[in-house]
Amino acid sequence: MSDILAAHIRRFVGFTTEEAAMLNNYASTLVVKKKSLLLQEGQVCRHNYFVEKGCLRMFFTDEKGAEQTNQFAIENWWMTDYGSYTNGSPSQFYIQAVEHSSILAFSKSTERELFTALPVLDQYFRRILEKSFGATQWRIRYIFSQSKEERYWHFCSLYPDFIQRIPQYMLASYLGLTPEYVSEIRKKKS
Amino acid sequence: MSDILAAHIRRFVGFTTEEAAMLNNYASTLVVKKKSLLLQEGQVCRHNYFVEKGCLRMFFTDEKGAEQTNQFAIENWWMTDYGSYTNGSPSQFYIQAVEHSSILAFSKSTERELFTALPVLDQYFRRILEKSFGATQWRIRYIFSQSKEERYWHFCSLYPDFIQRIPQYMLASYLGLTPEYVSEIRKKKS
DNA sequence: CGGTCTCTTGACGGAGTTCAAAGCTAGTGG
DNA sequence: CCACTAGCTTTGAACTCCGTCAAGAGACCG
Repeated sequence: MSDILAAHIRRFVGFTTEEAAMLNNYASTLVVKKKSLLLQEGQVCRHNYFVEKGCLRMFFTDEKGAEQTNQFAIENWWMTDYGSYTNGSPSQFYIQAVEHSSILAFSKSTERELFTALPVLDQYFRRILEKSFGATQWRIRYIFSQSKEERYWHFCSLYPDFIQRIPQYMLASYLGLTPEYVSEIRKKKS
Repeated sequence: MSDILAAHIRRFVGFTTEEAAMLNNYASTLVVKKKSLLLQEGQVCRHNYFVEKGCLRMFFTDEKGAEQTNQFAIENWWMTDYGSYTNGSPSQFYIQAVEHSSILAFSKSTERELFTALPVLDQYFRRILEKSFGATQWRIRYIFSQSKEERYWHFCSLYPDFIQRIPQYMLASYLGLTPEYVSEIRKKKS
């Protein structure tokens, strides 16, 4: 296992080489290819995933069977269905690799032991979650204050590199608009 | 100061009476009346607020000057603008009392000291934030899978007591619809 | 190359907004 | 305790953004 995660942790808290070595014992590396599923609707989400390389997305299917993307996670992001993970209840979401990816999986079953062994992780995750939650506050702000067209162009300007990595229809569902309307928007501009 | 917060902490982690006493040293109790502002747009958010009694909301004003409610916090919820709080950047949000409320304020300036003195709080906040983040995942799910009418009735069925406590127009802006449309929906049903 | 995803186009319809004005309610001061 | 006023809610008509549907054009992968 590489030191990508340890490096990320050190951006938030002090973390020694010994601690990093201990952390390794709790992680499984998953090399997954495009489109493979790490979690399916109905399963209990028993892992917290860290993206070393590649990209994951979380999505669900609405009553018409259409896939709605909820979140993306690229390098150095964590992803799990917290509702299912913490309560042990069946998940209503899917987690899928958008690209060929390298993922670290931490199991819920050893979580207690892990945090006891490395209490500094409590602080690390507190910080990470604060950041994620802050990002979500902004996301909701944008959803409610921008038209769908504005939302699209705004996202493109914020993440010009990322939009190259994902198909149009996935971005559309993440932003809450239809692929057809994205086409129309793009045509208008040119 | 009452023991409302200590009781809440004990729902997630072990917490002694001595620890609770120590925690008290870091909290200021604010008794605020309806409509008073704890944070204004442009200010840096320097506090994390815990609602002992009453209700807070976070909102922003869109380019047309309309208020958009982002979040509510009732008894036993925390509220802050995490983006501003953690980065020290000016906030784009307001935090306002919806009702006459009793609030505990924890200052950013003593945060480091507080978490050093009571490391168990790292774990407590990690849990709280996991829960909040999970709730937000669900909120986004609902925003993208329900029509505005469904969203309204669904919220009413989930929080029948809460909707009694807030004016219609605040709920409307929280759900992303206009007060006029809420009227129309309600008329349709009866 | 062949087949399956993905993206584009255009016509149509409807959910939900906007605007303006009237009706209602609750809080405040006298 | 009442009356006044500011703020909240309702109504209705006009309008528009954006989804839906269906069909065709590319693009990518085996």
